[in-house]
Amino acid sequence: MSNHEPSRTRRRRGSAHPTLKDVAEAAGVSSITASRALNTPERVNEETRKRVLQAVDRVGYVPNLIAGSLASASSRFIAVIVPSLANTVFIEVIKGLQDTFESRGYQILLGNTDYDLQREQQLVRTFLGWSCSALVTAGLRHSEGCRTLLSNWDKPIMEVMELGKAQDLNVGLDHEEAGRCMARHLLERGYRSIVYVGACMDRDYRAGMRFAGHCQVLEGAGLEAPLIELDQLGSLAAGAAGLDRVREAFPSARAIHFANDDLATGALLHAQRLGLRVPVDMAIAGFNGLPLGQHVTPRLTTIQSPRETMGRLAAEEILRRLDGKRVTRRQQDVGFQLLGGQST
Amino acid sequence: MSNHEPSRTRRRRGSAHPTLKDVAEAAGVSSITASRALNTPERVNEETRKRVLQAVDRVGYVPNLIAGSLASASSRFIAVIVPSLANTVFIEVIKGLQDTFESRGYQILLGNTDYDLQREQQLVRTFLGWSCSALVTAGLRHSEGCRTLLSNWDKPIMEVMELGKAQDLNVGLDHEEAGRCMARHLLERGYRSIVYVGACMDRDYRAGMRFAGHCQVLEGAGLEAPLIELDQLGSLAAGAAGLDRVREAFPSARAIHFANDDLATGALLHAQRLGLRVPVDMAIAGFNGLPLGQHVTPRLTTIQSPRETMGRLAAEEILRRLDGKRVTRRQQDVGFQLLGGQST
DNA sequence: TAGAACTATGTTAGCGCTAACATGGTAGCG
DNA sequence: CGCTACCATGTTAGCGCTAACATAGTTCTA
Repeated sequence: MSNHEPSRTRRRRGSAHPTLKDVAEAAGVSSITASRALNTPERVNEETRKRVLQAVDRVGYVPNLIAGSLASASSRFIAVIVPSLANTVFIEVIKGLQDTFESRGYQILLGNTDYDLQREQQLVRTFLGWSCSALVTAGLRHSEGCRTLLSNWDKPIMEVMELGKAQDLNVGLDHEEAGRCMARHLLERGYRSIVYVGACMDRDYRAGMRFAGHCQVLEGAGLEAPLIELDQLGSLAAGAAGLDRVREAFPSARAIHFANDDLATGALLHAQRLGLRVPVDMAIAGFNGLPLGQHVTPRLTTIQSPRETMGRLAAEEILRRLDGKRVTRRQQDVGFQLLGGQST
Repeated sequence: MSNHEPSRTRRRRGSAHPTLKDVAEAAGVSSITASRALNTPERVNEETRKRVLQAVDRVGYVPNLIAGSLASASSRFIAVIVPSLANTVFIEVIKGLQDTFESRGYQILLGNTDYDLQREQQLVRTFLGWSCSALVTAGLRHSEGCRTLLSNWDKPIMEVMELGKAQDLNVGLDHEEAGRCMARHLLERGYRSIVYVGACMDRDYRAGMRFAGHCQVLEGAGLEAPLIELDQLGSLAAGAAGLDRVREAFPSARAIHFANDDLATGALLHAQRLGLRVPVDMAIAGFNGLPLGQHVTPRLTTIQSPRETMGRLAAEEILRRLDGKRVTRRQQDVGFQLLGGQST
């Protein structure tokens, strides 16, 4: 009764749920009017609109967004691809994106590459298949195939985190400069025997960029720039291990420049357990400006990166494009800030 | 040439991209065969399948998943609704879900309620509109309207985090019992003057459940169970403030049971800055078992909750249902574990 | 007051894909 | 050898919605 008559003999997966047609019948209008009442209310008489909205409630209509997307060839999905969910940094960027997009009625499709470019390419394919309105991806490094897929795509593409030669839009910061900045700070504080501790820099290549900046400055000062590379991306435990390895490999080291705050804080807490005085016996510096590092004693010297802001700015720039406005800035440098703590 | 003839006079949003029909023509088969070659390869002759796959590459076909979902009335989307992205706890649950679902070809649709039940209801509506294959939501508390929407829905519904009277499936732990467990531990260690520090327990009602358990034990022992409630959910800074407030309001307090590890660790680090000895002058306990608390000195006494496991188990149970298997367990208790540290 | 301009609603034709049914060919069986 | 069974492929008819065009009524303009 409440359901459509099956067409003669052929059965069809009838989805039981009320459709726009049911709403239209209940309101005594055509389905296109019901559609307009919901999507472009200003194009419908107020009286009619009210009748339609009542009908929606009465029949318990939930719009089929898939059908709508197919018909209109656009989905209000924003694809977001990050290399990891285990890293607070990406979570905060996602948060900035999500807050901005969700309030404008866009839905985020989250993809996690686990630092695998092939996986990224596969995700991009899938997301293109969902007719996303835009795509945000962390970083500028992609596989060949991924690049091809993206360059044949006609919607906004936003690459966040670092700055460089982007496909389309780009919001990020200069990691090499950040590395230089911290290295300069350490030199200014009088340290000469400085070790960089990275972690999986083939995957976390932004840490590699910071290391490159670090090296430039140290070499410019005529100093060695020794490196210890850990096999865990960023954790307190790995940081503790890093401190041990530095002390073993470079007994004369007086300062450690860590690739991120997790490592640095882990080392700092470990130093306390060992009875090492920070920074007297060993100076420790990080990168990211996580709350964690700002609550330990001594407070961690680090570089604050505006992650949530980065997500927000990226989202706003995309929204401008989606609203048909001309691009204001294809590339935006969100900058960073040295947080001088007591650990150096 | 590469495009469809527009139908007489009527123009149509022609999406430029190659469609399955183009692939089929290039491979010299009908489009349903091309569809089968991609989706149910075992139902197509190997030779034909190869021709189709070559054609896919040749024309640069990207499947339109929206059209596919509409036709098949199912989308391989899993809706996941959490109250916050700022809280590591939910991120880890999401990670467990994502790892399990992504490997099976499902895409997560992430929604963030900001602890607002109306917002949750709106998200549920939207997600139902996307014909999700299943819905996962954090917690058992929902608005009336949300409950109605869910009960009229015919796909798996999974409620995670706490245990109780669920709509459908339920994976979580007993927060009241966790609260009792920690309270008992504190009593066993000899503490008698114990303050609970919560934060926004109207929103983080699971912390309220733990507080309830805490109260039961203390009252059972004939003790008072004073409460300090903070207005920030969980941060190191709020924990530090919490310690100050306890010392001011309850100078005789000898132990603090914090609602979570962020607060507890913040208090612990703050205690060190103040020169308070933990646990001699003040014992501190938390909840969650975050790595953070396990790397400070003294190591934090807390309760380990298996968050990623919770996500994984939830996903696996849903997948069983989606694979048509009979429900094994509608409700699963993932349990928890007291991590005795040196802070009590 | 004719006709342009605008408003409110309706009709038609798909969006790109797949479920359901149909068809022809090849084994398999007693 | 006529039968069923199965395999590989094709034809048809939508899934539920909205863009494009159409139509009738109303207001504005010169």
